[in-house]
Amino acid sequence: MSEKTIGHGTWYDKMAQKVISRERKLGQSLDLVKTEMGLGASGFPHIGSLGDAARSYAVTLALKEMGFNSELVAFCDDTDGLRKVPVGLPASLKKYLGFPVSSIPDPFGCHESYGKHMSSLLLDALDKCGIQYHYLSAKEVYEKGLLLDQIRTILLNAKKVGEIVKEEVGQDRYTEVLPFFPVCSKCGRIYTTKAYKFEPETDKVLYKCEGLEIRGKLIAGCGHEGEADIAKGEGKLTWKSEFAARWKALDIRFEAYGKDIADSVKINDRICREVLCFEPPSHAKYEMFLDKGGKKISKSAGNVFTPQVWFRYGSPQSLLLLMLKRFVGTRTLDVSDIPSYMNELDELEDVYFGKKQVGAKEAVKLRGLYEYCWVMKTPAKPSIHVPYNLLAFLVKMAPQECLNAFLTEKLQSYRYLQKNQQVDADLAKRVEYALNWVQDFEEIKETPVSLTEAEEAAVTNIVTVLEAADEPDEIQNAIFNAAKTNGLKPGAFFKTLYLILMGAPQGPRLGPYILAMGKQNVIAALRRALSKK
RNA sequence: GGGCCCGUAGCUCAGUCAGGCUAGAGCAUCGGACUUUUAAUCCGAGGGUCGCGGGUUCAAUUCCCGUCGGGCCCGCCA
Repeated sequence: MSEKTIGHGTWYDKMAQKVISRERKLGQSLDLVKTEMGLGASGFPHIGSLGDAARSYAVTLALKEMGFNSELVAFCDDTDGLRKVPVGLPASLKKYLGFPVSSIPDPFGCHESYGKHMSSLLLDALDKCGIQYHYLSAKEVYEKGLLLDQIRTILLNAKKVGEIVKEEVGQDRYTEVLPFFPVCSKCGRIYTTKAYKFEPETDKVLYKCEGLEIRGKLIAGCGHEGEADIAKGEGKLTWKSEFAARWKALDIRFEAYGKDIADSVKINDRICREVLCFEPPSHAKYEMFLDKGGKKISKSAGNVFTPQVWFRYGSPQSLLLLMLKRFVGTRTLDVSDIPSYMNELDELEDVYFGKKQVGAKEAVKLRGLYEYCWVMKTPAKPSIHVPYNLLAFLVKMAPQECLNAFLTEKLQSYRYLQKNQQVDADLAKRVEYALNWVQDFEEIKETPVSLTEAEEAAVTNIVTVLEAADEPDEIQNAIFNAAKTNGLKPGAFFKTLYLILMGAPQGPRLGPYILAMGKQNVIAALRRALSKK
């Protein structure tokens, strides 16, 4: 019955409240409530990776809005090994299969390692979205020994860990092998090593580099037997225990996760509780993003939809809208959805600024969503809203030479801009998106138009008139006259002209457009159409 | 073997923080207006057993159980 709005009325506010009441019940300190996300570093970051960040950060924001101190930890998995050479990268990387990504040179040559390069792509996207985070590199964390206590505890209780894994997912590997991957000191690979003994007195793990089969492919080991110092970053915990160590060591209270690692989280929760004696963070599970064909969007499949691709056609806020709009449910996703998210964001903005009226309850929700899309830094005044399709259409039709003048004039006449109002920075950005869109997806096709005899005669008439005319109205009238004198319906004839001139069945008012386009160009185009017969 | 998501108008989907008036939007379709015509715009119309069956409730598209159909994830690594 109670209609009290929590925070900004979104899912994130509710989650934040849940986190807090759980922490209170557990009697934990609320001085700093940390959330965490994993920062993949083994391949090109896809859209889904940003979803993880956006949602966790939204919870952090919600916590802050509730008056708590909170931060998002971005934990970079740069000690993970390279399992597969991603599509689009040179096959020469094959020799690094099994190497920690932080020890592989950057194939692009601009970062200190392969891992840095990949993770920086995602960090760049986070920055564009205004998502703030506390960056931690796994490599550094291990080298500094920040997880040392937890690693020790886990290795000393490896038997128990192995049992938990077996109970939860039926995998019995870890009843024999320690849940730790040393980096082979001879060949430099991780994952190929089998850790069989822990010596607590020296913090050393004894291993043999045997090789490991991943996705049907064997990454060969070198056979070396050695020992790794767990205090010096000479290896890492497997994921079926690393989360737990991180949560405790870094004091994490909330972590969202994709359903693909659901089992891993389940196991880690138990390890955290039963082995490390630390209550694991609150969780929220989200679904994967699928492409329109229903396939998981992943780097290895080659259908990479990266944040960078999104930013080519849409704003960071529109991407956050996609991420935050709905938490549950599988999302199918395609580049072609970007315009609708851009438009939807404009609608939210209208609601936020009271330009569009909706029900009170609805308004609260939509305003809240808008605020989160702007990571609480909402603009002071609304932007100029031009529907994406219209902009795309206009930039497609616009003569290259005078794009801005053409756009400004059209937008003024459509009343999107006031008289004398010019295109501002935000609108210019929208134009850029639309231009990219049109360039990439709507190339103007030069479809040959076959003309009837009457149409030919009319086109010829127009060419004649054009030679002399230089007033928009004069040209506009000439087209009508040409149609009428040749017994054509003006509507149909206009359509023909649009097809000839721009390959679309409709377009802007022709009189002014022909002048803007350059009379001679138009005459040439018309003559080409005539000669195509 | 274990788990999850989806199923609402011809199409794409909202409607799931939190059950509540005649279930909405966009597009598409049809009709009308403006008749020199521009992506049109404006007005209006039609169209839905909310997959199916049960249950909880004063009240279910919404919550619970079952079921059918479509799809995904995990079961090696992460």
